[in-house]
Amino acid sequence: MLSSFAVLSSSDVDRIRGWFRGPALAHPPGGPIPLHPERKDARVVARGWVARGAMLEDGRRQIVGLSLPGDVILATDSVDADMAVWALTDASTLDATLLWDAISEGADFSPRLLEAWRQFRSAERLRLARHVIRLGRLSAYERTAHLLLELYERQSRLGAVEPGVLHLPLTQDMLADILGLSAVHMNRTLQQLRRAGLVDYRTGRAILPDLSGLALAAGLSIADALADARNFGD
Amino acid sequence: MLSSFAVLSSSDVDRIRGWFRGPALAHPPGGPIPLHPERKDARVVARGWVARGAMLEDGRRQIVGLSLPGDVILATDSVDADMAVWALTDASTLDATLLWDAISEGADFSPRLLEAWRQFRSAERLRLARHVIRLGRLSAYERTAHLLLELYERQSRLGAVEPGVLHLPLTQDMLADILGLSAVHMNRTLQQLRRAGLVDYRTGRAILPDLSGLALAAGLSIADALADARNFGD
DNA sequence: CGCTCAATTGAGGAGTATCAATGATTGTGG
DNA sequence: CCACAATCATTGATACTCCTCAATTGAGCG
Repeated sequence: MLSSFAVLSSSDVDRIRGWFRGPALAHPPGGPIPLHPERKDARVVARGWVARGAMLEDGRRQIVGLSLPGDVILATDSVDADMAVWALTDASTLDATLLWDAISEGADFSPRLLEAWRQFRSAERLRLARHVIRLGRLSAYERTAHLLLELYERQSRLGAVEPGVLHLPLTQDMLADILGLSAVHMNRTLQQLRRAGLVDYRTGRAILPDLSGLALAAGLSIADALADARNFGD
Repeated sequence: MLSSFAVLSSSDVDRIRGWFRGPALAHPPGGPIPLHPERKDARVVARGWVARGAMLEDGRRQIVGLSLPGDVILATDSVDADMAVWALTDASTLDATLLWDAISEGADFSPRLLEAWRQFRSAERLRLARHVIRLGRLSAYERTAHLLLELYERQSRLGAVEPGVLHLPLTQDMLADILGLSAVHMNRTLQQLRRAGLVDYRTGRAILPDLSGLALAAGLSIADALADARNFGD
């Protein structure tokens, strides 16, 4: 959500709202989010979780990133033939082409708004980089801990959540498709984390009773673990 | 290189040059590229290959992306504690903070220049997404083919190269750190590709005698293979 | 000619995938 | 209210990909 990246005036917030046009489209789980690259389409997630990623011909699936309510998805970010955007849960989206137009033209944009947009994009880019590191060099156990921490931090930033409670409306299948694992191994890894007292997973939510233990399990340096712990308090 | 993304007037090109300030810094292989996030630093690669990535405490290394001559690196892209930027080959860079400033303020920018910058950033983002897919769902064999094709396509876009010849100043160690493999397995995978008649690797360069075969090995759909083959002719 | 660095090879093991089956839960129509 | 289907989670067994360790070869290079 843009407003989480900069202090925006209420007129800024109004302006943002003005860029989102109905009608809201409803997307069932698994349903595609229509985005036409040639038209420089953009949509904002109003409700539910949305995946950006690829579906290979042989059935392999890889989720590249998640878009949560308030996040804007640009068509140009998924230009590739085998790249797609689809709903993971029941979701709805609004047209945000006007926002993208406004940014393209640079006009009609308060400095703060521009800064918020840049930070949103920058945060997405950083998450992509972290995702690469997870998939390239972390074990299944580390990957899972790392992802859960990232999601928890992301939700904390958006608003107050119960400490240690992560809203996680994803099946183990979906988690596997994020982390590049088989569903079976995803399941076993979650069990390992549960036995270690770090994660209690159920469809819909996960409880993280020991954040610093989880950070340790994620293979992060101690410095990072502390920094993360600090962020969680935000 | 920005000029590869849009038709720019010579005055545009001059303006770009004006944003790059000496002195050029020389970086030995492995040497860090200094970027200070708090100062909104930016540098442009003048010579050599540069890696963006992470070096974990236990020695594991993951390269998230490559920056080639002409590419601009923003400090804000590597804000993370465990994220770093370093030279892979002998390299040199120039300060590009002025470019970043100009973009931030939006002023002094011709529409074409802005478009070129956006496309550069968009291409980087797309490569990141592809990298995630490679690491998450492709086998070592597929990954390697996929990466070599991407590098070949990237170089073709920059300028005429001998057909089928890829300039590749990376050791197998470095390739392994890009693809999330051990150096030993990297070696064996390259041998597999050689035996299949798809890649002839030597330090400094690789020969790709059969691009469509390579595309097939990369696990791409036929449609993609054809599209890629077309692009190579650019 | 001995360095050093990169590439290569072999052997054994850890991590993860695949296949197949079984529970558990939830929603649905009879 | 029950039978049924559908989805998700779980388990066991086995195979394979890839890693690790250790050693060797080959290629510059002072």
